[in-house]
Amino acid sequence: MYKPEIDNDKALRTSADRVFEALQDAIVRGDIPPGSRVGETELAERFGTSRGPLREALRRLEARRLVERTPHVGIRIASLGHAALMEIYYVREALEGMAARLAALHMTSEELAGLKRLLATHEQDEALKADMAYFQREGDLDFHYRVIQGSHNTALTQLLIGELYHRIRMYRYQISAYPKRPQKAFGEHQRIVEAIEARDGDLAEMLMRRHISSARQTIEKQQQG
Amino acid sequence: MYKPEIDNDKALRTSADRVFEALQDAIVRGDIPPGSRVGETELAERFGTSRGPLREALRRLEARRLVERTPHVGIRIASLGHAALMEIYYVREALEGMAARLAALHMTSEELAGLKRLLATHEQDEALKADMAYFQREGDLDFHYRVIQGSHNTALTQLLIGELYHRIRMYRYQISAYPKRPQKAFGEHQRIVEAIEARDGDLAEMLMRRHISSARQTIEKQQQG
DNA sequence: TGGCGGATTATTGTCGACAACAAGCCTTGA
DNA sequence: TCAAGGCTTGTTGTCGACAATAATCCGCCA
Repeated sequence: MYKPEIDNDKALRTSADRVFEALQDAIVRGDIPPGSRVGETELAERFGTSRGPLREALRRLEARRLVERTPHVGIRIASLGHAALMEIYYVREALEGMAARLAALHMTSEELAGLKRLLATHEQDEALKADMAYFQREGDLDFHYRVIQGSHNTALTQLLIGELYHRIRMYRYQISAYPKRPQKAFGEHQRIVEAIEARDGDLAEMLMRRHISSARQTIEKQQQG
Repeated sequence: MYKPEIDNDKALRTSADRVFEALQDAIVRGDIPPGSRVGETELAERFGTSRGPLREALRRLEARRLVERTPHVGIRIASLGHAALMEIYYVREALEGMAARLAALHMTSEELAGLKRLLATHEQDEALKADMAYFQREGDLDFHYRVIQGSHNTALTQLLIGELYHRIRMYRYQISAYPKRPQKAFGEHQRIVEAIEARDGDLAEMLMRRHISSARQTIEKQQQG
């Protein structure tokens, strides 16, 4: 059974917002089995609220493709298959390539310094071979988050972080055999930062696209083999 | 005052779905002034339903960035400024470039034939100089819709058609001086189709990106000048 | 006269109850 | 024995009412 984890952040005032975040987290972390059908009353009781706010949260999760709904029947937790993940990787390649290009143009020196510090941290982690899972799971996402935000394009950022990355993280939780290639990825990250520092938008986009494309090919190879 | 236009489609069963579509249409068409604040009770009465389904529809519109909500205060219709439109055009350039690349790989011969028929229709319209506004407004969107769907990537299609294009259409309704460049756009469309027909993904992506980029520059020039 | 504070009011947030629909089960007939 | 039909049951969809919050307005004081 999964824990609701509400009330942990009072900044979100309305109950619908709390349920939205808690439910999204539960879905992404896999606490609720993907593809399972859940009742509204059950969920409402579990999260300590009424069906009204819960339904509002469900509508938002539906828009993010984390739950699927059929009228008069109910909702089921989305399950991200292999084909759907491949589709998302093509979208990532396009969007994050553009993000890297814009980051090379618009990233501030402070943001760039922070990005280089992050890479240095990763280098130490890699040297120590300590907690490699963390590096690959969240550290990799940290790097991409920073490049995306460095684009200073809110539409792009919202689309990537607000829409796509939840599903990617859900897949990472689902598949324990998610491919990890820290050494190669670290080198690619470094070259991308170098291109951004050189303010070379063309190169930054090309390197980011190759980086994501090779990640996709690694997953594809592992799934087929 | 604007007309609700509900009950026009009985296929959508629930009231929340009907209100969602009707309200989205009213916002996109500008029937509700952008940036204006509207009350829930007022909207519920106008669309002939209760506040419950209306709030669910508002949550979905909030996820699509068509309304902005602040807790305990209310909602306001989104207004798409010049900077936000420019941001969207960079996202379009990235996503539709990828769509053109994938369309060159995956488009069926039937879809390609339909796309060529659409271009032939546009050529006639242009030759006759008949209803140029329609060509530029909806015909141009038709062309892009078909290329996007030709990618056979549902994640990409959902993001572009389900999220971004509503806002672009809203801007086209807002700004009467929206730039129109039918002759040049038509030629670019033709070259893109040729690249897709030749199954040249690299070329198709490059041409689509240049097509959207030059459209963005045209808007930018007109706005600044 | 201007600013601050409290009360008012209108709006949003939440809840429980009722209605409507769909799925499953049972019965009945061939 | 199987299929078709209706009924039952459990769920979702909808509504109205109440509570809570924030903005506004008025009065008071410096």
